[in-house]
Amino acid sequence: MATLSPSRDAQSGTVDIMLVDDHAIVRQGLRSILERERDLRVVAEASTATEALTVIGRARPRIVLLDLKLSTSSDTEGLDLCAEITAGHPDVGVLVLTTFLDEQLVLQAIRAGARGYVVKDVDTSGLIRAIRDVARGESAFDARSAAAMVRGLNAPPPEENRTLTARECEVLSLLARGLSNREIGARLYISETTAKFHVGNILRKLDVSSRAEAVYEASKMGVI
Amino acid sequence: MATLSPSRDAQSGTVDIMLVDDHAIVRQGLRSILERERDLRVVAEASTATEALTVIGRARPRIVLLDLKLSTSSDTEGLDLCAEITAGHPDVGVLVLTTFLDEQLVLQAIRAGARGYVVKDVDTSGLIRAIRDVARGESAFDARSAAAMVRGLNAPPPEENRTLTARECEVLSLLARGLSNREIGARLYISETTAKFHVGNILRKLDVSSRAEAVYEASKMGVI
DNA sequence: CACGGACCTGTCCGATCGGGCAGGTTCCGC
DNA sequence: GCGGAACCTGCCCGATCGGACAGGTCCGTG
Repeated sequence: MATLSPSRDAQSGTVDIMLVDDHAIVRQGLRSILERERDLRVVAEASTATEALTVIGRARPRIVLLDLKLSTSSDTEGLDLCAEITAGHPDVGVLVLTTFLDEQLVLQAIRAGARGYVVKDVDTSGLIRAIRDVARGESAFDARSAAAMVRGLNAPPPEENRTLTARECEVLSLLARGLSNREIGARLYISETTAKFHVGNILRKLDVSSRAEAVYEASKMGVI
Repeated sequence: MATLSPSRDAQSGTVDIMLVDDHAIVRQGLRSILERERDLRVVAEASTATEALTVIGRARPRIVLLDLKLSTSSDTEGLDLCAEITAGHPDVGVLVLTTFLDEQLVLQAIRAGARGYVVKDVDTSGLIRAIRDVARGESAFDARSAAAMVRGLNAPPPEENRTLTARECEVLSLLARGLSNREIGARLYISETTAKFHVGNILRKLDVSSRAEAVYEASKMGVI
C-alpha cells in the first residue's frame, strides 16, 4: 500500500493524519479512535513543536490534529506551531483539538490558520466528522466553538481597553487582596450590592469572567 | 467644669473617650451617638496614628475607640497604634471598633493590648455597653468577636505552615491564573471534583478562604 | 503485609458569585 | 436646564464555589 504519494483527492481515498500532543496517552487514545475508521490513517505523531515541524515534511499528512494546550508552561507554543504549519504547508489542514473553550483562543487559532477548532469533550463522531470536513477543504467548528467565535468577533471591535474609574481602582485593590463583595462593601462604606456592581464593571473592563482571574490580571498590572 | 484631672474612678463620673478613625464622617457619627449618653464624653479625635499619639497625652482619655481598618494602604498601622497606646498608657482601655470580623485580627488586637473588639454593625446600645464595660476595667467582646476569638485560638495551635504537594503546586499555578475548577480539571486530565479537592487542600494550607485570596497569596509568594 | 500519604472520585448543601433588570442620586459640561 | 457619567441600591436567577461527607487506588516505608 505504501505511504508514497498520499492521496490529495478531495472526494476519496485515505485521510492521512498527524497527531500533535505532548501526552503519549492522548495520542494513543486518538490513534485508536481514528484507526477504527477505514478512511482515516494516523501517519505520524509528535509531542513537541520542533518534532512536529521535522516530521511533517516526511509524513505529508492532510490533517494535523493539534492539541492546543496552554500547558502550565508556554501559552503560545501551540499557536505558533499552527501558524508555521499553515505557512509552510498550505495544503495541510490544521484542526485544533483543545481541552476547553476560550473565545480568544478560537480567534487566535483562526488567525494562526487553523481550519477547525474542536473541544475535546465532543463525542467521537463529532471529532471524526470535523476531520472529514477539514479533509474536504471545509472548516470545522463545533457549535460551542462557533458560538464562541461569534461572541469573540462581536465583542472586540469596540472593546475599549476601558480605563477604570477611581472608585473601580479602589475596589480592584481590595478585590485583588482576596476580599469578598461583602468585605469590600464594608471597607468602602457601601452596600454589598454596590461592591458587586463595581466588581462586575471591573470584570467587564478587564475582560475576565471571575474575580480570581481579575486578581491575576491585577498582579500582572502591578496593582497589588 | 474643666477637663482637669479627669475622673479615674471605676464606679462613677464621666468616661472620657478619644476617637481614632481616618474618616471625619465616622468620627462625627460616633461623637453624636456617644454624646447622647450623659456619662460619656468625647474629649479628643485623631485621624492618624501619629496624631493619636500626640493628642492622647494631653487629652488623657480613659477609652480609645480605635477603628482598626486595614485601609487600602496599611494593614498593621492600627494594630501598631494599639500596641503603642497600651504600652505607653496602661490605664487607657483601647476598644477596637472595626468594620468587619476577622479571626486573626481579633487575636492580633488582643495581643496588641486591646481590651475590646466590636464590629461596627452592632447596634448602638452594644457599642455603648462595650465602652462602659471597658471603662470599668472589664473586657468587651461582642458575641461574634468572642466566637471568632475562640475559633482562632483553637485553630492555630498546630497550624503547620504545611507545604504543598507537587500536585497541589500544579493546581495552584493554574488556580493562580484564574482558572475555574472545571478548567483546572480539564487541563490536568482529572475530574472537576478532584480539582476542587486539591483547591480545598490548597486553601486550607495557605490559610485562606477563597480562591481569589489564594491568587493574592500566590502572587506574593511569586508563584505567578 | 499492614499502614499511611498522595492522589482520585462522587454526592449533598449552603453561601457566594456573576449577570440581568430596574431604579435612584449627584455633579459636571454643554 | 438638560444630558451624561459615575456612583449607589435593590431583587432575581443560575452557576460556581467551598466544606463535609464517604469512598476508591497506588506506592513506598516500616
